[in-house]
Amino acid sequence: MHASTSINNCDSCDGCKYNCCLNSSNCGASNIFNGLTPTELHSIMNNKRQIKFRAGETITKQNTPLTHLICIKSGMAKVVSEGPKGKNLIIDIIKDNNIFTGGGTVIDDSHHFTVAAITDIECCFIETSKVFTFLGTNSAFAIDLMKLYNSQHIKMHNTLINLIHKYMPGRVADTLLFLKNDIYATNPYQFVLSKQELADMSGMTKESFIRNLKDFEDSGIINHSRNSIHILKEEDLLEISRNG
Amino acid sequence: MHASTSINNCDSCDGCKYNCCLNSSNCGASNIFNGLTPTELHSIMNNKRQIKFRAGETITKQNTPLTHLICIKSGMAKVVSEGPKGKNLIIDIIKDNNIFTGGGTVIDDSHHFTVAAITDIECCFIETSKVFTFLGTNSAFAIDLMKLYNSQHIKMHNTLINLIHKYMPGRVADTLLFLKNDIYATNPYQFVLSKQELADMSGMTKESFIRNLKDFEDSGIINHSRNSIHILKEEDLLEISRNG
DNA sequence: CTTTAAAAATGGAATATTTAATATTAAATT
DNA sequence: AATTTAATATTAAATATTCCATTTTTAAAG
Repeated sequence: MHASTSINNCDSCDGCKYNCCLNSSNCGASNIFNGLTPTELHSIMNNKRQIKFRAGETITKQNTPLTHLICIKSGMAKVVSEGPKGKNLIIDIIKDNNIFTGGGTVIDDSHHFTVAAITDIECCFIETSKVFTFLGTNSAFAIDLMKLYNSQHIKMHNTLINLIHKYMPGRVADTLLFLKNDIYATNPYQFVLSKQELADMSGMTKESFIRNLKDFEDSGIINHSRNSIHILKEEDLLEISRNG
Repeated sequence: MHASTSINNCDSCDGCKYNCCLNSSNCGASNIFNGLTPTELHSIMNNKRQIKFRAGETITKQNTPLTHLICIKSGMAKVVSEGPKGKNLIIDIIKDNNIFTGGGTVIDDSHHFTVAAITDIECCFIETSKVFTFLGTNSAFAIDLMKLYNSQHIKMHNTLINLIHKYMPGRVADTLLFLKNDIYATNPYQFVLSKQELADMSGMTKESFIRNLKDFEDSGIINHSRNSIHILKEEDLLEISRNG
């Protein structure tokens, strides 16, 4: 990672030392603070708040005013769309070194999702108004921010499209592959999410999720225990994902 | 509309005369070309291509390279997500004075949707590379473009979320209300879309859509004929939309 | 080591939605 | 007006998914 060398942060002030924001690279986009001048960077870093959450706590609540970007230093959180009748849909999982913008930042200043801690979380809150200050004067920064927004939206958009187009087996396959490829990067992997949460990621009830998991197990495609999954036939799982 | 007076277009060159782009206001965001200098504006206006499509023609195809923004001067088009097994989902309807960005403009340069003409269409194609030229030097323009992206993404995002969270009656109600409020702005309204297309907007088969329409008719909530719909009890329809 | 509570797993009934087959209507053509 | 075609409408059966009740397992607490 050359992020820490290419960014003009110092080691002397608190803001820069708590440097989760500076190590973040989101969805392939480069760190959005790269394009800031040292003065601008310090202005943001010294203004941010460092906050810890316990597993289970709500970090931001859907439909509340959006005033801060969230940068996760450690831990894992879920991005949830709360439906009208208490039905929750997990649209994304965010981890350390991830800046989350919350949805309608530049449009309606409102959180379109609830973000909740899955594990204990260390994160910092960065004022959006502070960030926007530099948009007008620093176009490199504006472009980077635009890319961050765009990549987050596209990622969630693809998730939603898959949920709509596919039947249950395809959606379960997607969830299992997402955890393996994007979250844990190992196989087998141990997960900290409940089966209810895996079901919420797959857009179905926990009973349906468990049944599909059992079917995969019976077909020899996976092994699974309470909190671990081993993908045995990845090609088959990919095929199920493709066929919906 | 004061858009035409506040923008530095001239009446002498072809580009400016074909001024669909200059009259566009997208999702409440102001016209993105407002912030351009006269020189920048002419550079874009003289470079764009004016193209006509017949009803039914494909304007842009999903997964092809994204090289142009599309600005619609007249007519109506559907924004379609093509599913793996030929299942189409209409995510948005775009009309005259609308600039459509196609999805992953600044990230992967790829069309995430197919756009197809519902009626005959007059539109212009604006090179994205040309547009991006001014991002680095004109931050007001960059901010406006960011707002345009953001508003389009949020709009489609909300559509997808509703499709996922609601049962069929709620989805049909949403489609009927969307057409009344956002597309035709009258009640009753005559529509040019086929029942298949209305079903594709509602995320269900045409048979299911028609059955739900009939149920609404039987309950006295609407009247409908082949190509017109009259919403009789809007409160009831809103209630159905809310309850999913 | 037992008790308790929460999460996970199971199975069947109820509901939602699609599929397929057919009938009807409206528009277009001869 | 008769013929053809495509869109629309209808119905019953098949499938997908949820809901509800129950059992089993696991983790936590006494």
